[in-house]
Amino acid sequence: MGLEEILKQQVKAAVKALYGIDADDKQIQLQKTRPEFEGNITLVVFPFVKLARKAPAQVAEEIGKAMTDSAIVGEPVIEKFNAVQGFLNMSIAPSFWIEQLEAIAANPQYGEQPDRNQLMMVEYSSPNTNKPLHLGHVRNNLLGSSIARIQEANGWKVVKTNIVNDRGIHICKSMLAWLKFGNGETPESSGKKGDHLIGDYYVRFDKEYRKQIAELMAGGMSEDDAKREAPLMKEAQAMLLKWEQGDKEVRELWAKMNSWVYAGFDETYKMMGVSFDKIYYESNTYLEGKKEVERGLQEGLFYRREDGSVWADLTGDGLDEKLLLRSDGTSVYMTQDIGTAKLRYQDYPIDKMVYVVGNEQEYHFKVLSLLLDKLGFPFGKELVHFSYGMVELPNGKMKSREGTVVDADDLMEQMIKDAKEISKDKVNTLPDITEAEANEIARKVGLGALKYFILKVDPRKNMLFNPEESIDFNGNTGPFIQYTYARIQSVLRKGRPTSSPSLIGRGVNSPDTLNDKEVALIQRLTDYPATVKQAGEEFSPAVLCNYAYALAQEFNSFYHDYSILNEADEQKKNLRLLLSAEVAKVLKHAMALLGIEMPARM
RNA sequence: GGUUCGGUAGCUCAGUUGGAUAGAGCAACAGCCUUCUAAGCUGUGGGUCCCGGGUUCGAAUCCCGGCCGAAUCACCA
Repeated sequence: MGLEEILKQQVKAAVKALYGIDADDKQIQLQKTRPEFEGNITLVVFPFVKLARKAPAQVAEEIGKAMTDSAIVGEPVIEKFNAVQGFLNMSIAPSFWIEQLEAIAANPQYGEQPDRNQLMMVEYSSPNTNKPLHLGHVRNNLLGSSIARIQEANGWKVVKTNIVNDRGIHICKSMLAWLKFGNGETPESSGKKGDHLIGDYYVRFDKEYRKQIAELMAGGMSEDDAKREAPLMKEAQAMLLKWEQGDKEVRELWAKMNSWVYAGFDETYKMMGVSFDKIYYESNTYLEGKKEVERGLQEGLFYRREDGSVWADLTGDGLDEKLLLRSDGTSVYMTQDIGTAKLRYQDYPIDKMVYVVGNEQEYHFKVLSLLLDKLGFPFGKELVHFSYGMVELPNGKMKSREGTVVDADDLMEQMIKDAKEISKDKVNTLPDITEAEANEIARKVGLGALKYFILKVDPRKNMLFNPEESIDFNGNTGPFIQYTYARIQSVLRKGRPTSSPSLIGRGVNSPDTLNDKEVALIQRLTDYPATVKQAGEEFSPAVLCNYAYALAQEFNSFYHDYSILNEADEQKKNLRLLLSAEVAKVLKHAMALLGIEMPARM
């Protein structure tokens, strides 16, 4: 049983004995004692003050006394206490802390919840195949894969899925521009990564398209009309129609260009360290979606306008009317998402479906949820849109078409380069290091810095990235935590406990056995399972970042103040070695949930 | 305009179901490597928690009203 549960029970017994109060869990507020006071855990006694009809300080004093009285609480876990106003600061007995540490050491899966035998599908990444991945996608991928790992640690079976947006008007734009301006360029001929090559033509399309709009407007046309009437746009739309009709040439071109993009994406995913269990392609799911829309039309759920387009009227649900099929019969984003959802539930016994998609699409998912529900799918109402915030640049949002993006490949490469550069400046550069190992460390550290930088901010909030300022390697960063880990590994290479963990605590239970920093570390370690749980419930990798940072910081402080290997007292030395090893274990586990690798040296 | 989300130190961000004098990092300044890795440790300065009301023993946190910012309301995805 964890410390909190034990304390809660004892508090219950205490207030029952003192005041006849049957306290519920909500009234028992335990928090970490602030450093300026003595103690480890603090009980807020205000909730009992009214019922006890006494002054807060007196109530705190009385509860404190009861908590140390074995006649009331059974075996007390607190050895002393002090009362400050309405706060009861309690000190836990060292023997209890040592038992906790031993229990942690004995559990290789420490922090993980038991299997709950339920399946969660997590959709993330979901790229368009008309451009390379940028920083916005990086946030999506890192959040998605981290959340998948976190939910696994919380006992879910997780299927990671990716719905590749491989068809649609945006792809046609790249294809068209390539046909018109490409001169047969291929990844081989140009040496460009496939996704980058295609992205260049997407940008090119937009450039030429704007030119045409400007010309038409100069000729006296309104902007809206010009956008519609521009020949390039008409050609792209015609191409999409041909694609849906299965035109051989268009399909072949499409397949070829997509294959270039996939090769490029695979490299990026690999470098980023993300993967999927099942990939869906919209080119395979949109027909299913169309079928469902047709069915809805027949059942009178949707309606057709004079021009042939199909709509859902959601005004009764407080939303607008939503297009489901264009007048030319081609499908839209929503159509495909309906089909994809249906197929997924056919393929897997999904208990919970989570879409990791930016908050700019909140409306879309509200509509999707409603539409699925109207179509009679029981999972419509259940879907979870994990809506995360945008990555903004100092001058606003990233726009692929306008070329104001931070490219994912470039960014990762730069981070690794920076990590390499920084390591060269270090005083303690590892003397016997090979070039290969140095590169491997730089990769872990560079990517660790990037991932932590992104994951440490609350996923729901927009975040700012300034390309002018390089991402830090000092302070509250991934490398800080990696460094702490590497230090511990270095110590452990030089010394191991000379007795088994279960024996370490024996006979060292005198009050001075544990110093403040050791207690703080053990206490922090005992928080870990609750932290993993919280990260899962809140879908927040940031919770784990904060935890890992606090743990690493406390370890560094301990490391600075106390010697481990040179400690003369064998018992204490063993205890510190064990404590260090457990800190390293938990740091590694937490960072693994974030997708951050730990170097054994750095 | 409707809806949703946000506003905390110069900058980037934490801040549990309301709890003690609001915290980190970066940047600035001052210290600490003959001792287990200085990507570290210690200290100093830095705040109208957007504004105004309300709820109560207690509000950055909850409620109401403003102000500011973002997203969205497409035959884009």
